[in-house]
Amino acid sequence: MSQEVAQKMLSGIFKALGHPTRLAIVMLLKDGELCVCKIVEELGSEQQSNVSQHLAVLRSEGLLASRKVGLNVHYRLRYPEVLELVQAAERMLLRELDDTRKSLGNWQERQKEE
Amino acid sequence: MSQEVAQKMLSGIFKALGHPTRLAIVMLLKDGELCVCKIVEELGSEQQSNVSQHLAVLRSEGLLASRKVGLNVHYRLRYPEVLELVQAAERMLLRELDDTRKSLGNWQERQKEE
DNA sequence: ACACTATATTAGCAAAACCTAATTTACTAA
DNA sequence: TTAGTAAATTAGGTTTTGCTAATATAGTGT
Repeated sequence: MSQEVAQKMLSGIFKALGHPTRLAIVMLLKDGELCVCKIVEELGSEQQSNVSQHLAVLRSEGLLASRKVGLNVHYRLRYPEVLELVQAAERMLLRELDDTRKSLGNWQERQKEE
Repeated sequence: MSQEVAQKMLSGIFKALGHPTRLAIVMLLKDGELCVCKIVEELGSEQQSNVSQHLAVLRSEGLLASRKVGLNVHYRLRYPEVLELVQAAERMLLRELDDTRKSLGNWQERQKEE
């Protein structure tokens, strides 16, 4: 497999996780599958159709699988390994936060700068 | 720190890595710092100004640091932990590839579908 | 001061992502 | 068949990304 394609696939994984709602979905599924209705409910402020679209992105990137259960559709992590990824990112973030004393200040600055 | 903000920071990390060129840059820096000119050269097909912009994204997300060295600017990974993140993603991808027999076929299908 | 080099920044445009509201699909139950 | 429910899809408009080409900045050497 070409290096290029591999890199595109890999960055595709990151891209899929690169949205707060999608990341939240993945984290919600850490203990097992949930139906869409439950996910929508947990997310609280997201519309059903929006959630559905985010789920589609995650599925199309191969991160989620789904199955019908009666009236509902249940989604689950296709590879629990994805949680290690998230944990690695959390570790990095923690390091970043207490390492430099930026805590929140600098980060929020950076966001405003644009 | 609010859950929301934390999730936004976390997804920001993924988003920064969610582009093939930026991911390539991070991987290029795995063994230590490199000057921009070297990075541009290694990437081969990217324009200098484009690379510069991608570097700015990575820096603004806190993933890279830089320092001046004579005429050049050297970039480095700010937290080597980021490599663990990338490795975790690679593991997941490998699993995905040989687990399902999709190998490349399905992935490329998914790309076209849109 | 002038020219040269490495990098950053800007402007402008095209493509992609995201969101909402509306509609459709696929089931189930009466 | 009709009504009801969960989820997916579509249409649309807005915002964000990503790219190129051009220009600016900062530093070096003469």
